[in-house]
Amino acid sequence: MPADRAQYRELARQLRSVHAVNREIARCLPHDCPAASAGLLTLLRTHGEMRMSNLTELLGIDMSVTSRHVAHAAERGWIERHPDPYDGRSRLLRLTESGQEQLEELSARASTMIENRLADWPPSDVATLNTLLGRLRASFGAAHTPEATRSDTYQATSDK
Amino acid sequence: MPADRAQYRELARQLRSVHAVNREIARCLPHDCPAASAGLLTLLRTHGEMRMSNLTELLGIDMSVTSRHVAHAAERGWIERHPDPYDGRSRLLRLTESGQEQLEELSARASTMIENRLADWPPSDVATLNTLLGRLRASFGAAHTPEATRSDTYQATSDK
DNA sequence: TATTGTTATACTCTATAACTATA
DNA sequence: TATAGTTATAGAGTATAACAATA
Repeated sequence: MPADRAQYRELARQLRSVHAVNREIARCLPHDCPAASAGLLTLLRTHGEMRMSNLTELLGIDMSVTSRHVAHAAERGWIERHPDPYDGRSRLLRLTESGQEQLEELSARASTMIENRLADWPPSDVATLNTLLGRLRASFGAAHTPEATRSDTYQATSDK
Repeated sequence: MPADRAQYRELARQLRSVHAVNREIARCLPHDCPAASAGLLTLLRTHGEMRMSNLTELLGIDMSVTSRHVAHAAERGWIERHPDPYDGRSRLLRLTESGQEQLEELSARASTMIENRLADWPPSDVATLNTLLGRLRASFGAAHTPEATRSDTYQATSDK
């Protein structure tokens, strides 16, 4: 049985408020490194070398946007783009050493800030929040059934 | 004692990914009602009539931005701005009946969509996520002043 | 003088569509 | 023809600074 309608409304509100938290975190980043770059570098470190299309999927944005962010990071020497030997249309992205250092710096700043704000949280709560947010992302990322959730065509049928 | 550094880094990543979820939810909203309007209307329903400055604080954004969003909503008849009898500089904001209907529609769309995606979640997990996100916002919210307010805000909204 | 709110300007993030170059 | 990626353009969301009106 799914949860109450009221719980979902509350969740929608809570998720919106995360936006403000993210802005707060982004404020402690270096000036030439916007939040989008940080996300990009993080994914490249976690998953290793990958193609534009792959990164686009992980970021959950349009490839045109990925292209801009990647260009920004490449101009600053944080990542390298080199041709895919198996597909001349593709470009493989890889973190440079400078990019790894940059990421280290970003990560340190962000986690220090979060640590300050969440100093009185029990570690188990932080862990739980991480787990649930990961599951949330999975629940949203996977189900790309366009018709069911598109504007104007919403219904309560949750069949799969 | 606080949590691991690695947990905070993970949290930063998870919070960023909420951005994609919010975009997905926003996509099912009516065309003339951006996400910012939805947040604004929700707060006005929950907290009732309030001033610009008050709303600004709750939204966690600059008042200039609030001013724009409020103007957008006022032009569409969702909220009314009338003078504060106690302070000629202030304006009091109130949901109109049309605004309440609009909010009802938005809320139904968003929660239906979330329900579809989270159909296989146990209700207790949804509740836990709501609680932790509420606490997160509280821990970040008013803490522009360093140590003083942190423990206060932590307890203030941990229950509902 | 200080505060409430508005407006002007600029920057970030995003999507759509048109384009290129390979496949 | 179809796909990978880029670029042009437009639209939300935000912040800073200059401003008006009131306290």
